[in-house]
Amino acid sequence: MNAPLTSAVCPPNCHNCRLRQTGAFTLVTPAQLDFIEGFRTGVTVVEAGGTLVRENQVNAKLFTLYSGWAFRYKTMSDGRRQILNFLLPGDLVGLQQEFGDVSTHGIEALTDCSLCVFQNDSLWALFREHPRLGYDITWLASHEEGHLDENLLTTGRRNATERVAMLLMHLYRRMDRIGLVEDGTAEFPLNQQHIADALGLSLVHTNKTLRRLSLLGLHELKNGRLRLLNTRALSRIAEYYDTPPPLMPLL
Amino acid sequence: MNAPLTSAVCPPNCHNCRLRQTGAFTLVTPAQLDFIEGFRTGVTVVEAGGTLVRENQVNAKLFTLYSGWAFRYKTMSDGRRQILNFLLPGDLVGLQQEFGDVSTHGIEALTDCSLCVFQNDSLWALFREHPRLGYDITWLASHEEGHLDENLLTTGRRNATERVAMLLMHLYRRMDRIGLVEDGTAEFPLNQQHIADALGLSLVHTNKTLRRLSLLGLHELKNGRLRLLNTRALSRIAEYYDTPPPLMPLL
DNA sequence: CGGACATTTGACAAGCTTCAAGAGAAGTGG
DNA sequence: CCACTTCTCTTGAAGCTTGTCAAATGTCCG
Repeated sequence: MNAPLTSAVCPPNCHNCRLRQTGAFTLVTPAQLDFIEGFRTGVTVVEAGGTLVRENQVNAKLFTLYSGWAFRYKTMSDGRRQILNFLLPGDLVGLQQEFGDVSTHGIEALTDCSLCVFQNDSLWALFREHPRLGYDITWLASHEEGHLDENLLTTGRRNATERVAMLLMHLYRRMDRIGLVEDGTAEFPLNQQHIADALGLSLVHTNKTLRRLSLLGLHELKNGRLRLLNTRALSRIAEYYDTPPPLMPLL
Repeated sequence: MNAPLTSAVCPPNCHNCRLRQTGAFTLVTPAQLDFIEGFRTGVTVVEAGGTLVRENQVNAKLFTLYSGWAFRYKTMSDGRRQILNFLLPGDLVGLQQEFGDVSTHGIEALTDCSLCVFQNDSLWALFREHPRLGYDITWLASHEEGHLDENLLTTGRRNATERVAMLLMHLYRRMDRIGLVEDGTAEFPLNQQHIADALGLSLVHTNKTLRRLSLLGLHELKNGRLRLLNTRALSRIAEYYDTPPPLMPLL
């Protein structure tokens, strides 16, 4: 019940959507908003630790994360897990399944989540009737691909210190962008195992690396909230200079 | 001049497109084909080693790779390079730039390439006038995201042997899918440095790992062509069971 | 033949993983 | 209210995978 927005449940009609009121998203016409509201079949709540999509699930839905954190992941048979990316409020999820690619990734709630679930099998109708929204969806897919590119550079070429610095910067900036930073701190519901699995590191080494950065005074992680104490140093270490994107589309 | 298709230059009109005749791509209506042809501004040829898109380039074009191989990559200031994915004939390239995200990845030709270049700034018109094509583009973006997910699992959690096995399987299958496998071999223009950079390994370790798999009789790499000698073993090692996708859209 | 470049090998160093175990925090039930 | 459990964080030590350095061999091409 900390962050006002994060713990909120999606309102019944999109005209009252609190996400849109943050000013972080592109404007839509009333007609588009009506369509979106009709396209939405309902609201679902998943509690922390719950499963939004199972690995190999066939009939997964398309939805937008309204509040809370989740993450996409893949696992191997011996239990190794790779977190592919983190999902924050406003993120559209489930495109891959929608196109018939059997979902080979799972999605798990990191905190209590509220979702706007959309109709199955009518994505094509959306493109046909509201090309603008189709365009926006493509924007989102393309933008997420940019995040994956960055993550790939991280796991492929950055060392442990650079990886951790990168992750802290990345998540903080994303939270900031959608107005979820308060008093210089952002909610940070990941535990060290999540961080390790996102960065391709072991739990122990992740701990030691986090510790080192913290002792160097670069960040502070306390009470489930993250504060960046030396943004310059962090971005230099990570070599991560993200151009803060303009307004994002929101479905 | 080996593979008949790979070295071919894109014909002046899309109705004679040899890619479409492979049967690997979804059918389009004559009207759509006309639009595509009008949307295309020209054909460009880039020779092996040349640059299709520079890192940080602002005005990069949208295009489809008609023939040849290329790869997307990112580099760090000290020269570390991560190859994000490989581009094969039929792949659409440049969506990220199109949406204003400054391109933070470069694209380089691995072999001589022939490209169909599309109009700048008219992607929105495409979505508006031919929603079906917009839908297809989103399919492509989503599909590519699936590849990136798999690569992320590779660099994050697979060991060297698994990584190499994964890459060989992945590229062979993609070539097979678009009809570029002949006599059980596929063109394979990567050198070991490319493989290393794609897998997040060092050159030396990549060499030793490749050597081991080859001595085990799992594959053969000769004259720039790849033959898989034990597909079962390779996919078991990599734990990579790709569901061969249906027809792909082609722009 | 000479030069540039890719591949191959060995030896050594290092970063990261694994193993093991203790400390702290938070929730549960008597 | 306190023992007990469980989970997360923390730390040390040892081992292994992978990276780095160096050099030889092979290959292609002018």
